[in-house]
Amino acid sequence: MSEIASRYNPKDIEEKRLKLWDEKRPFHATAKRSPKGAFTIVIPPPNVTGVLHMGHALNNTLQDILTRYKRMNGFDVLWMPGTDHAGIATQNVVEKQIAKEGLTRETLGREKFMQRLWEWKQKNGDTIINQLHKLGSSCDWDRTRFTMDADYSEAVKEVFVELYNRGLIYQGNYIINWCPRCETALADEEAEHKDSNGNLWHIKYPFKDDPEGFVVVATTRPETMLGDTAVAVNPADERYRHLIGKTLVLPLIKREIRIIADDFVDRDFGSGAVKVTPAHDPNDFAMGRRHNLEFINIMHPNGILNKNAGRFDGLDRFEARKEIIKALKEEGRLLKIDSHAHSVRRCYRCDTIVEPYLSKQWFVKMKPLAEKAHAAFKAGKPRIQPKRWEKVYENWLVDIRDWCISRQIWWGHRIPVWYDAQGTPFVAKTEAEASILAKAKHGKNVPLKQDPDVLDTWFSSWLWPFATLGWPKKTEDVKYFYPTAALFTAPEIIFFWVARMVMAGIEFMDEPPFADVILHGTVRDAKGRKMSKSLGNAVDPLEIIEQYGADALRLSMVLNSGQDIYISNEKFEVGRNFANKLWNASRFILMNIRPEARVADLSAINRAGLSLPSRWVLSRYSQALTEVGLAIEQYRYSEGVNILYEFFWGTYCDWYLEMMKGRFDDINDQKAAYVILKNTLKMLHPFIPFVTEELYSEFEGAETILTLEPWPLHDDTLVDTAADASVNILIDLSTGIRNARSQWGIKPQDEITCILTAEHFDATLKDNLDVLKRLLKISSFDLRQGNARVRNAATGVAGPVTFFIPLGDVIDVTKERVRIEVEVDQQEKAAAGIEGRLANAGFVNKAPVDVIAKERERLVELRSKSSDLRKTLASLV
RNA sequence: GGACACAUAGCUCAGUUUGGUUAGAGCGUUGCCCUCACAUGGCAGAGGUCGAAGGUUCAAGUCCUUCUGUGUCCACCA
Repeated sequence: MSEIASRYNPKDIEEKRLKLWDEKRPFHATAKRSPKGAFTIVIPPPNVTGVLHMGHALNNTLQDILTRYKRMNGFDVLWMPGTDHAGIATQNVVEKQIAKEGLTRETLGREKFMQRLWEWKQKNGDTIINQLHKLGSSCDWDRTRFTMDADYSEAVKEVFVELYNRGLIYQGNYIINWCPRCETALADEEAEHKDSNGNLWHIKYPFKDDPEGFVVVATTRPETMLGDTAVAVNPADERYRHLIGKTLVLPLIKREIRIIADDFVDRDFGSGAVKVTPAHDPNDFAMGRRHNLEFINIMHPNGILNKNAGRFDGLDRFEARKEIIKALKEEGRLLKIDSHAHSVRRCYRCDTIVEPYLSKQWFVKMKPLAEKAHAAFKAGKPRIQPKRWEKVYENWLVDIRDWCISRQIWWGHRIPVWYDAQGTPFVAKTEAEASILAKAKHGKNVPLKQDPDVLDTWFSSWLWPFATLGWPKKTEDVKYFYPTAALFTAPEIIFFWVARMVMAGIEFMDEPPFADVILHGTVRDAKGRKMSKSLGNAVDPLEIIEQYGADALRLSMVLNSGQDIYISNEKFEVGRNFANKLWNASRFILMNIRPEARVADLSAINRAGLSLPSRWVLSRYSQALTEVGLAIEQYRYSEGVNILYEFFWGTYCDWYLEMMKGRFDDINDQKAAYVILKNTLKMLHPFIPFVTEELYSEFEGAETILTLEPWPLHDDTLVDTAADASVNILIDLSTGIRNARSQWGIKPQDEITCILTAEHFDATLKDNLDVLKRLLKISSFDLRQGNARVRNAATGVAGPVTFFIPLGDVIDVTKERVRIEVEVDQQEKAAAGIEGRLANAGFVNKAPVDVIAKERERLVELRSKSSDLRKTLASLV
């Protein structure tokens, strides 16, 4: 009797396993100093506002496969979980929430707003963690970290102060990307380029001394003209050279501006003359500095024009654009409008068009950091998969620009800088320390005020691999678990996060934080579109878990992972069906073997007593074991799961178990069938942890934590090429005969006599024809010279099995026939071909001429055999 | 504008590194089977000029060139 429920029910199993894992905490990592050592990975911390989506599901499944595998291989595995405070994103969520109460963060005030944020975090912050947990992720949940934990903040401050002291952080007035909706600065990476169809407006700027004359400038943002302080031309441009130094009158504003010469100007674009707005464009800003121009800011931080905009004061920037065009038209200053496709930067959080804005911000000097990261990269750290991203990564390191790290929001790490009344900054981890610095400067205590801004979220995330371990404290964990082994993430954040983590790791830990970076694809819908709420095409992983189980979700996901992953609901049936098959095969085994066959491992089997199918399946098993281990080590999970799928379903169930049915009485065969299935559960465990552990526990007769069990041992002596070859023949035979049966309409209950070619059967095969008989329900074999035939004993109808070509030379006949025909036409080429093929087989330096001659003889002989065979087959039809 | 990747069956992808039998799998589809582990199953079939055109080679899905299409990343031409 089976001890396993007759039906596979993922929900019950998964709930049960999760509860068990919560009780026993098998994923908790300590510095046990196992002989294999530590194996660490850190989770890419999801935003605390996050809700589990397919991207998370994939990302965490991949990590879980590796950590479970490594645990089974004896490592002290630490998989560090946690969440990111996600500055702007979280603040947006809570701002929306208080907006419902008619409040804004300004009316609420900083302190109360922060309180609301923390309340929100307290209430909702665990959502995504719980969902990852449900997926089966074997994280060390006891260590769950948050990027705004008190000790994590210590790490952030330490890094800021230290980088400042090393001269790598500075404050300055620059053009930065500004989001007028979020009202904060953004890093370059946070301002995404998106194509848009705009216009190129050509505007006439008149000369001061010749109001009828004019210079035409072209612009895509006419509203910025209010802040123009020059017009620039290329010094080599014949059209304008004589005008350099002349004065123009800015339309609408009537400010006098000069024509300057600058190499930056492209003569071929637009009119060849550029309006220069140093406070609202990064290029113009640089020109403004070169030529000592005035910087006129025409905009409030929220995108409304200010008093510098004259009569356009109070208009929104895009409203102003319309008004200005209208005014220019009225004044006859608008020469023409060309449509112009270009890309516009948008806020990565709210998609608002970013405004280049002049403001005082804090920056990290990236060049020195990037150079070290680049050197490490050249030395092979980290390796990036797929390889094509390595170049992208490298280019970014080379062309790096400074990183704007201050944000004008409230949710985040407050910048550890205090100012005196004169605005002199004092950088220190605490106000007390800053006071000491201030006292040293002023000779007395002075009142200080902390910088109101917070740090970019990524300024804390980039410390994740070591700050989560307790750094800057010199903890045991930091020493033992750093550096981590691999980082699994999406390519989108290679610059935001991956590259910066490498820099921080090198700078503060003297070592890159991970050896490998694995960039996985984007999860898309069945049509290849990105999943998004607005499209309504998102597949919810939690629903999939509910419907098919987490195992099914994981298996289907990994099975489908190519470059990008195309997902639809039905694809999860594959995973569910596989788990179900595993369930039923296990039931079958437990039903069919005696208790004493339930041995611990393969060493308990007397191999001499094994039947051919068992020898064969052991051989296949050992191959699968080798290949799967390699695939996991090399992060080729899709292949790994394919190997196991094929081995378990195709080899073990479809062939082995079918062959063994009815002759399953030998204790050694039973042991083999049992242990192989048990070890297959182990090999599958990293991919589908729930059902494998449940079944394994049934096999063992006791609850077993499978990730703590040892990975099956390699055993090369299991490889059995003779058994392999023989069973291949059996499979060929049975396929052919089944086919014949179906073609000839022979019912399974009909008696069949099978006449087979005997000459190629080796002794092993002859001894095992009973397997075939049983498998095919064939009553007898007639072994004689000739060809295979299937006869319906009931009707007397007989038919040739023309598709049946058993093995060896006869198979070659059909192949080589083609070759020989070539030979007749082009003897020279054919000879070269044979030579080439022999060389391939390792005959290169061994008197090829003789071998070729021999080979030719063989081919000729095979050809005659081939035609004989064809004749015989033809006569039968 | 720059860089990279991809193109194989109706769909999603292996196979290309190192050229070598008859190009594979899953899903879908067609036919036959509820055979006592499993119909979430079994067996069999149909379906591919490997994006196009050249080239190298005895031999090209695999190497080279060009083209076409798709996708991704980067980017301060106003």
